[in-house]
Formats: sequence, structure tokens, C-alpha cells
Amino acid sequence: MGIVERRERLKKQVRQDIIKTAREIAREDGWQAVSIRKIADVIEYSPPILYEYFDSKDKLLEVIRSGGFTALKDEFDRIKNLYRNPEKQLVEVAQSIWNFSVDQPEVFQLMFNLEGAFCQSKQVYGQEMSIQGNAVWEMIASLRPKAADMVSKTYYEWWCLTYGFISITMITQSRHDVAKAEPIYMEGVRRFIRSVM
Amino acid sequence: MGIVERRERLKKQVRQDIIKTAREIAREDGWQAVSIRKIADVIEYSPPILYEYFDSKDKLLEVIRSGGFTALKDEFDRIKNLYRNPEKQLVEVAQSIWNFSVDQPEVFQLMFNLEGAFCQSKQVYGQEMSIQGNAVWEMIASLRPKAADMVSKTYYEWWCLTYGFISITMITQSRHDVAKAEPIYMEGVRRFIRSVM
DNA sequence: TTCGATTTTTTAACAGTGTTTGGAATGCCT
DNA sequence: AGGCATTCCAAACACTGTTAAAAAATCGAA
Repeated sequence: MGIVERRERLKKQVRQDIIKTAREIAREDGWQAVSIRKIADVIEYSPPILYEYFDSKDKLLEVIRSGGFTALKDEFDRIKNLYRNPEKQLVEVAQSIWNFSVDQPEVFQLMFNLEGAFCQSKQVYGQEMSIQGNAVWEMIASLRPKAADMVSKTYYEWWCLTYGFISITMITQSRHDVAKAEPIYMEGVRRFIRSVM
Repeated sequence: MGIVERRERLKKQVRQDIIKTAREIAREDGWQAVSIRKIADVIEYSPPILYEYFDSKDKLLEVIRSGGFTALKDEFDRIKNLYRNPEKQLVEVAQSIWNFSVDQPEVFQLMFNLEGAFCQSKQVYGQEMSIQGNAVWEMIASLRPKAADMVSKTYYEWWCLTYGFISITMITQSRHDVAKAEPIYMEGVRRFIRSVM
């Protein structure tokens, strides 16, 4: 029965190759340049093969986007368990989002449909960044006793601040000047945290 | 010589029709759905005609984007001349950006390559939102005597805050809930202004 | 091994995209 | 009316995502 297993492994490998190739092209030339045929070229298959692994191009993008949200979420949970101080937690979270956007800009772009990236599935951020069971929401809640409504409002503001900094930096700054913007971002985050404590 | 003038007028009219149609399609079905052939269909010309007015689709988008930045800039200048108090000026500016993003979301999306909109020309925000002669920069500068570096930093933070709020709202909230987010945005703006005064 | 069946892969096509070219139709002036 | 210039479009090219059918490869059993 080793044959079947080997096939399974191969299938998973090809699937991962497709995702990896899509991301590589996107990182190199932008999501605009990612096409089924180009991916097929790289993985050395004919274009229709991709539809054995993903229902459509949009579904492929959705998987990559979803993977990004999951990775971030896991990171937030890890941080929540690692530190006790909610202020420290939030600073670490902010830093991890920043690092994520620097290390995997193409995934970040896809997650928020930036720079020509376009994935239809709307519900993702709604789900992934929703209030229920959200680590960051709970961190903000434990900063200071507050009503749930106020926490949600602060959480919303937190996201706007973070997202604004990162995407404006990503859009306007060259890859070289991004490092210069980081301390401004982190300072803004710290000031924000202190303002709601 | 009235014939030549009539032709000129007609040409300008067609040019405006192209822009208007592109925006209408974008507003209705998103920038992803905007195509040369669809525009040609609406203005009742064949596709090649569009290239008499714009060198490429990207140039057409660039004109629309540029128009958005110019409109905002003019509005900022108007506000600067209208009010004396820099705090009031900035609040008005914030309000006008918000209104702009609500009234002409498709232009806002194109200006920042949001939601699948994609216009190559990178230099635009660099120019339009640059420091030199920028009304908002000067408003921030006159809030409190500060070194130019500090003003630029605050200006950067200002843009991140504004952009973050508007685009996160645009992305996550349904058209119906946008109004609910506005006071949160304006409150954030006021708090920001006070924090740098 | 060889034949038949099943699975895997590809070729070819369709409809759509941006863009260019050649020529046809139109209107203008002499 | 004839010649000229302009305006305009049909057709084509190279792409895109996607699908149907044919081909190729694989496997199981005789």
C-alpha cells in the first residue's frame, strides 16, 4: 500500500508547489503578473492540471489569503500565552504584524487586496479578524476594565492604526526606507496603548 | 471656423464620457470589471477609438487617479483659506477626505490601488502627497512650533491614521454601516490633533 | 506478457482581455 | 464632381481563465 501513500504525498507536494510558485511570481512581479499558465510553466505541468488542485484561480488566492490570516492568528495566540502584561503583548503583536508585512509582503497584499491583488472572497477578514475569541481584542480588554462596546471600538481603532501605517508605508516607501518607518510605527503603537490605558 | 470648435468640443465631450463611463462601471461592479470594450460599448464607439483619447488603459486610470488627488488638494487649499484656526482646518480636512471616500469610493480605490484597482503609475502619491507646498503639512506645522522633521513625521502619522480608518472601513463595513464608523474616525482625528498640540 | 479498464495529463477550443494595423467610409474644400 | 484628409472600425495578435475531449500513462487481471 506504499504506492497510494506516495501518490498522496506527491499530490500534496504539487499543491504546495502551486502555492509557492504563485507567491514567488507575486513577490517578484506583483499579483497582476500571476497567471495560471505561468504557474503551470514553472511547475512543469499543463494549465488544466491546476484545476485538479484548486477549483479556480480565486480559490487558490483564497487559500493563500486564508493561510496568512491563520499564521497571524497563531502568532497572536502564541504571544498571548508568552507574556502576561497586556501592554507588552500588544507591542509584540504590533511588531509581529509589521514583521509579517515585511517578510511576506505579497501575502499581506493579498489579504487586503492591495496593489492590484484581487481575491473575491469577502468574508475572510470578517471571520478572521472578528471580535469573538480574538486574542488582540482580549489583550485590549485586559488593559483596563471597560465595557465590551468600548473594547470593540478600541480594537477597531487599533486595526486602523496598524493597517494604515503598514499599507501607507508599503505603498509609498521604497523597500529601502521601510526600516526607517518602523520606529515611527512602533512609537505610534505605544502612544496608542498608553492613551487607552 | 465654428466647425473646428464644434469638433474640439465633441472631442472633449467624448473624453469626459470615457472617464465617466469607466467610473460608473467601477462603482457598479468594481475596477476589475472595467474593460476597454465595455466602455466602448457604452459610449457607442469601437474599442480602438479609446486609444485616440488615451495612450493606454493605464493612462486612462492615471488621469482619473490624478484627478482625485487634484480634487483633494484643491479642497485642502480651500479649507486652508477658509479657516484661521489650524485645529479647525485639520478637522475640516479630515471630514473632507472622509466625504470624498464616501461620495467617490471608486476614485479613492484607484488612488490607492485598493480592491483590485490597479494603476501602474507609482509616482503619483509621491508627488501629490509630498511635503513641499502641502496644505495639510502647513496646517500641522502651525499647530505648534516644531522642527520641520517633526512636522513631517506627524504628517506621516496623520496620513496613516486617516488612510487606515477610511480603507479599513471601506473594506470591512457594508455601505450601510459606514455612517456608524464616521464619528469614531472623527473622534480619533480630534484626539490625534490634541496629542500633537 | 498482453489486453482492457482506469486514471492522469494534455491538446484544442471558447470567451474574454489590452492593443495594433489596414483599410473603408465619411465629410471637406477646391 | 474629384481629390484629400480625417474619422472610424473590422480583424487580428497575444494574452487571460476555464472547460471538453482526446491522448497518454498507469494499473489490474487473464
